[in-house]
Amino acid sequence: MSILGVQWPSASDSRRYSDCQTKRPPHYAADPSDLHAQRARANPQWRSAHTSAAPGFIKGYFDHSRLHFLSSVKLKAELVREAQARAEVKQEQQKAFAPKIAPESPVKGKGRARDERVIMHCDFDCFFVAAGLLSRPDFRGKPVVVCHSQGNQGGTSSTSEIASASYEARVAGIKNGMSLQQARKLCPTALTMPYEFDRYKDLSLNFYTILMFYADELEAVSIDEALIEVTAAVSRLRSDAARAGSPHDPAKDFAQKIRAEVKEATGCEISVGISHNILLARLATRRAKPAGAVHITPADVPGLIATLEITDLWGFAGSHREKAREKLGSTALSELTLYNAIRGIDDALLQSDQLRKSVSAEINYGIRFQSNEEAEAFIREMGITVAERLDEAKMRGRSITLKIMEREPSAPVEAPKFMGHGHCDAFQKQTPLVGPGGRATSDPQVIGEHAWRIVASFHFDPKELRGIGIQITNLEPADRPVSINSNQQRSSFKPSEVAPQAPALHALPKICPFLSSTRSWSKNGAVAPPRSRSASVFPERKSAPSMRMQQSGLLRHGAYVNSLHRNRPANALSRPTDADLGLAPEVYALLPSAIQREQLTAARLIKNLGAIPINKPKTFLLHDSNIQASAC
DNA sequence: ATCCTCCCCTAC
DNA sequence: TAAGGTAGGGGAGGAT
Ligand SMILES: Nc1ccn([C@H]2C[C@H](O)[C@@H](COP(=O)(O)OP(=O)(O)OP(=O)(O)O)O2)c(=O)n1
Ligand SMILES: [Mg+2]
Repeated sequence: MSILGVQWPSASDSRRYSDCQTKRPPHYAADPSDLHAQRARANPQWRSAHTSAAPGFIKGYFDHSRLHFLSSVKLKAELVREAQARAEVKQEQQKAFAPKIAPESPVKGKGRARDERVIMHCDFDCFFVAAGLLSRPDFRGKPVVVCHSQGNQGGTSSTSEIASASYEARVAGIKNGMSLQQARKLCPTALTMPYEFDRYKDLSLNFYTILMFYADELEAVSIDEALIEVTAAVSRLRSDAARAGSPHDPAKDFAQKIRAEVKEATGCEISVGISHNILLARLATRRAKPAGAVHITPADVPGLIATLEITDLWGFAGSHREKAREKLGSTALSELTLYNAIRGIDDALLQSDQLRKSVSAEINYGIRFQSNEEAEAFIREMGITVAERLDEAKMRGRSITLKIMEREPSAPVEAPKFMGHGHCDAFQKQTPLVGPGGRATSDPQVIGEHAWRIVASFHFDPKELRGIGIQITNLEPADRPVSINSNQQRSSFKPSEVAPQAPALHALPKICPFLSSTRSWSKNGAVAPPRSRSASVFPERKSAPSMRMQQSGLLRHGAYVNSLHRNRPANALSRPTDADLGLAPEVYALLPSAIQREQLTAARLIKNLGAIPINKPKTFLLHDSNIQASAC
């Protein structure tokens, strides 16, 4: 089916999405949630009031989702901007009375040797819990968790997820992300506290204001976490200390001063990791927690790294651990070539505005439809939601991707986690998003229409849907009809094919209008697209994903970040480049030449090591001289 | 070469 | 009852 050059999708393939994999913590007990919950779900009245079919479900969901909260705070950057404004006011005030106290203009990071930098990684201790304790001092010193379920709600079988656990609770083995029932097994006396999203923002603003006051540069990581470069401030302290013959570490003293200020302003503890690069500063924070400061110096590096696992490095998790185990026979950093990953991180600055590459909205919780009509209404409302987010970001898009989760056929109809998605097959399909005149768009009607058509093309049984996501990509600024990616094609069709104006939606031929109950595939997530309808227009896939080559797994996720530099526009960005893995020359010699030319990422390294004709991983151990050379 | 599509992965 | 979002890096493989 082709409309104005747009190819509407046919069904595609799926991937498994399991409750039982490392993807999400396996915290949901195999037995279903308790009888109360079961009865509630079975009750049509309850369903129509509390699932995706309910009016207002989407707003209510996003209002209560802590993961959405975390993402939206990070995205907006308004906190950081406000903090910068406040910090500048304070600096002006101090300059007027005591010019020497206010920090001087920072020395540009580029002009400084890497090992001269002082990087601090500042992170609240059990942030949500610490915030909650401000109004529950009687809970201090006890095992406390923040989750939706409160008190004895849900009894011992609550599937409510724990956002944050106090250090007393962690002693019992409770971890962030665990279900409450799991936590109660580990610690029956654990106390619960509710979310207080507004308070988290207030505390964060105070935190960022203090950091901004001292920082030469600041990178916002999340609502409770930031990286600052404080080289200028510390070097002043250092020369003072040298004059006074003080034995103290000025960087650590400075960190303690920042900790005290944040404690004073927020009533909460932060921990500070200090080092000459980001990777090491993050490692230092882990050793500093809770309520401490740790400085890792170049001299500490060899001894420290020798004790670590690959997953202790930021950005490395389960997939890398398994890859290392398979390919190298070890997960110990000291046994891996990654040993040498401990190097400086580039501080190159980008002048561009925040470069949003995608805008999306998804819900994979409480998705339960009885009919196609319910599903369609929901998807169109999600379309409106994404459209609003596009407008907020002042962006328009040219591509739309639908992400759909469907109950895996062998999975129970109701998931172990209350109203959760359970074990699912996941489907994804991307098509051009064609706005009026073939232009990029943020029009909710257009987005909704595309979204619904994509979903309809799959012919799902609406009762089996468990998750819906809409993502818009190929973005361009709403006020400037120029693509961000200058090389990319405007769209999938030529200007001559573009209708002079937007086709009226009602005039579009209705295709795939129903989520029919028939689907002509089933096995193993591999899909045979229905022969009917659009198969002739939409090319059939040659192979199912399950037949594809296994992915290698990835690497470093250094994203474009919110970064504020004093004396630069608030929206200026800096991009920490990938950590330079800094292989020893003899290791480079073993790698395929194509790899050598590019920046070597850990994923490539781990992947390619398997193909290198060597006997043992030991070959890749580095000499002390290399470590010294690269660690600084 | 450089894209597009579909996937995986990580972090908070 | 509970609220499993979101963006970006990056790889594989096909199209152009
Ligand atoms: N799986 C998770 C992880 C974190 N968070 C939220 C709650 C945390 O309080 C906040 C900050 O995350 P951290 O990783 O910094 O964890 P904490 O601050 O709770 O503990 P700590 O930093 O002391 O380890 O993000 C969440 O909702 N779900
Ligand atoms: Mg924290």
